[in-house]
Amino acid sequence: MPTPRPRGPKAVKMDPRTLLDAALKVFARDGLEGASLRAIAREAGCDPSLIYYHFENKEAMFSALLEERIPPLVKDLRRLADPLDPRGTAEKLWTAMRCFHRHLHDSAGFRAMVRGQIVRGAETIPEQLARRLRPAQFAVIAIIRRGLRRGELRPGLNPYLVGLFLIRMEAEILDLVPVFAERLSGLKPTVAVAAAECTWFDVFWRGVAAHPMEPLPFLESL
Amino acid sequence: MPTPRPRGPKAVKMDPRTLLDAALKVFARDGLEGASLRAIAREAGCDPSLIYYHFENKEAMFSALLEERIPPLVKDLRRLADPLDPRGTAEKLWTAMRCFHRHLHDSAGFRAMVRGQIVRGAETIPEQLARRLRPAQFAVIAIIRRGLRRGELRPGLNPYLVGLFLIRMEAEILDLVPVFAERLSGLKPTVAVAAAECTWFDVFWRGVAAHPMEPLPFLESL
DNA sequence: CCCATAATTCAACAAGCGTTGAAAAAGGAC
DNA sequence: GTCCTTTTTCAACGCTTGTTGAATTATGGG
Repeated sequence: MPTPRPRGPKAVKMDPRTLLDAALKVFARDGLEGASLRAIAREAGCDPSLIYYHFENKEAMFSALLEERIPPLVKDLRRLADPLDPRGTAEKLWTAMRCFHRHLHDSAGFRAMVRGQIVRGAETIPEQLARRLRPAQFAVIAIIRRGLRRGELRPGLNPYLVGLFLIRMEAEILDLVPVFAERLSGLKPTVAVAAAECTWFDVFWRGVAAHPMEPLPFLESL
Repeated sequence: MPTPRPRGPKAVKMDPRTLLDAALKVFARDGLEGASLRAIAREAGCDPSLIYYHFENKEAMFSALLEERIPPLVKDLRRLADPLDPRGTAEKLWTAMRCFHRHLHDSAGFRAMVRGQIVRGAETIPEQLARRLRPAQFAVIAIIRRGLRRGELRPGLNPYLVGLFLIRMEAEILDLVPVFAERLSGLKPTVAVAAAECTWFDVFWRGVAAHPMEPLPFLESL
């Protein structure tokens, strides 16, 4: 019984970015498995087939989403990894973690993609994502290598694994802590996430630093 | 063109456990999203509808799978958390981590469930799983609390978060390290996972221990 | 030997998905 | 005013999924 909607151009044309925004909203609300083209179209207030006017197919749409969201993250991390940036390794790694927070916290669906979850109609997205995220991974590893050279990190640590620990735990915190926060501690999700990140970085840094007892002045405000 | 198979009972009747084993095999090979009833039936060499003779529906089948796999894990962890077990906190936490390894390493699909991934026809499974895994979580937390009381862990640490760090990173290692192992290090997956676990526990323990420099004799064989 | 029951397959259903081709309407060009 | 292009919706297709009811056959009891 859906009353038919008039065809033809609307007063305000549909911008592809509006569709991407709708997709992100559905991602955040219903996760990756809820992000069907019909759901995205409903969120954007249009017909599913309109998506095919603006994008080649679902995969291309998701690709455009990656194109929109990943380069800023990579840019931030590259700047951080620049050897000319004089900050210490602890502060750089903390900032790298917060970078991931900034770029991933608003979309569980995005994190599910990062995790490699497969979606019908967008099967090659996990591979694409891994490829495009590699520069981000390399930037983190570069920071860690520099920390090893400068003697700020314990010798013998595998930079790849250290980077994996730092970043994947950040993603886990963003996924899990908001769910349990209110039940366990009565804290607001954002506060609980911030507290968990501080605890995690504290544990992480003591675990990898060559001199873990030296104070971390950049963390004092917390 | 599929030549019809004879109906009626076979020489060897189908055991529900055989179906569960087939489901686990599909989980390990194709992950959670590949585990359709048709795929499981194909693996077990029977018709999908036979599953409905032995289980009420897909959800009940997955439930039975949890019933089969979770209690042994919980039992192991409860024994470990028993205050009468005199081992130190470091060894207990290492053993707890290895418990999760033992019970989860063979099934990426199972880990995806633990992660809360949703599956059509088994929508309530993540909630069930979380509920049934809670005793495991509590056991780990109990170990950590004891460690805090005995002064083996740094005071002020949140036991819930510390447990989360230890266990979720183990799951991440099982998910990610095998994929990258051969490309990055040329190591066999099992060896790479073992090495990553050692590195992780080393970092973790230095991060949470009150006296991280004391040697860990139980780790010396590695 | 007959019959009830247990175990199995088959064919079909409805729902959801990504996708496509055609129809409709608005806006600008001439 | 007419026509062409752009933007939009609609209806349908083919596929996969969980699920069901009927048909079929082997087995064991009386």
